[in-house]
Amino acid sequence: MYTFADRDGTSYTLRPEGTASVARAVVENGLFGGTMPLKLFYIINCFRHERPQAGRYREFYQFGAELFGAESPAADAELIMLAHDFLKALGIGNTTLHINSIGCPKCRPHYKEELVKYFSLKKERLCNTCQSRLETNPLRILDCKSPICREIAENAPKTVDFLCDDCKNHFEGLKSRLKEVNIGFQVDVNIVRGLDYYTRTVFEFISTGIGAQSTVCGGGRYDGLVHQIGGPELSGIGFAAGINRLALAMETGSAYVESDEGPDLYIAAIGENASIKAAGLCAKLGELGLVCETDLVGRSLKAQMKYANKINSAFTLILGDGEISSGSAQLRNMKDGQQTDVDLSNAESIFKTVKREDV
RNA sequence: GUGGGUAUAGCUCAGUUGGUUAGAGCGUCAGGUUGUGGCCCUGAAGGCCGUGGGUUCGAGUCCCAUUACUCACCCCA
Repeated sequence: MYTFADRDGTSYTLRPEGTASVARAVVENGLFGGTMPLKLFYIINCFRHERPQAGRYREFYQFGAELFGAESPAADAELIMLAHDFLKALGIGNTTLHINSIGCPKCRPHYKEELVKYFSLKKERLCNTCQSRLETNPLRILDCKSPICREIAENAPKTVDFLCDDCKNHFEGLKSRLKEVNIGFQVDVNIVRGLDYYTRTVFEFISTGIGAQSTVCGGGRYDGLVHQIGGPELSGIGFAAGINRLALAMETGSAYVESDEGPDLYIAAIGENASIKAAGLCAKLGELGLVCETDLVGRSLKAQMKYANKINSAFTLILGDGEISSGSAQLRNMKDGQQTDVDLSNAESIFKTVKREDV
């Protein structure tokens, strides 16, 4: 985490994620006393003092949703559906949903024991980092990237085999609801998530092609958290998605389309008089709702036409001394090159002509 | 925190075993006759070669340091 002292020597820490803050807000503002379930969302910036790499910045933005006061697997299913629909709406394809259950304080300690027992027997073959993980965070060995560790982990005891009856039923309830709404998933016993406060359901949407940081959205149930930070017993489940990483996934997929929209009208003005008139006409048409531009750098007509083409203007109006005295000018459709006469004193009709033909 | 890679024009990049005024493509700007874009042609502008040391007659090129960027490890909330 980013921790530093200010001028008074007071220690500050920048938030690394959102869930704990939301839980704190629920406790501090007594939201647990209201109607349940409680559904919240947030969009925040967060900071982590890790070395940046693809899909990971030291400052990043996170979107998240939390649901409090519902223990039923129906809540887990609803939240996963929300995340699923959210990704779909953004056009992010190529994601797979991985789910797992890591049990509760009743059954997890037993599992952890068995896991440490298993890995300790093969300690010699584990990579260096995993040997130390055996002490600090044995669950993490399960998603080590080293091929040897991965091979060893394949036969490791699985969380789902150690679930108590309540947890087992809960997990089954979630799976049948996901099937009911046709959301594809795979049970991935290696999804563990990092924090101790997680209970039962954990899940990740994983995307391919965006680098090593491939989890595009992740979350889980944290039934003990609110109580742990001083609130009442209140169950909770949520997910969060890094907005920068979502953008990355949108770019590598085909979801991201750059807009090449130009203004509705460019007024090519020849000479000082015309330039003044053009500015006035621009303002008038702008008030009517037309996106309108004119020359600001004193270019020749030809150069102005080139410019109008480059900025992808839908129409160009050619304005010189002759047009000003006659009161009418040529309006050119840049798509097909067709030109029509328009009445300069009637901004309304210019507006209509541009709008009608600009379909 | 650890390791690798990169740094040259606005952008993407060339630049030989160290050798004279550092290049290309794209972009920008201006022209290609008198008031009309896209294609094409011509020309111009634009570089402390990331920064600071060192080696050398001579450094974009070699060495050291430093900074930034980047990828991976780590971590993953």
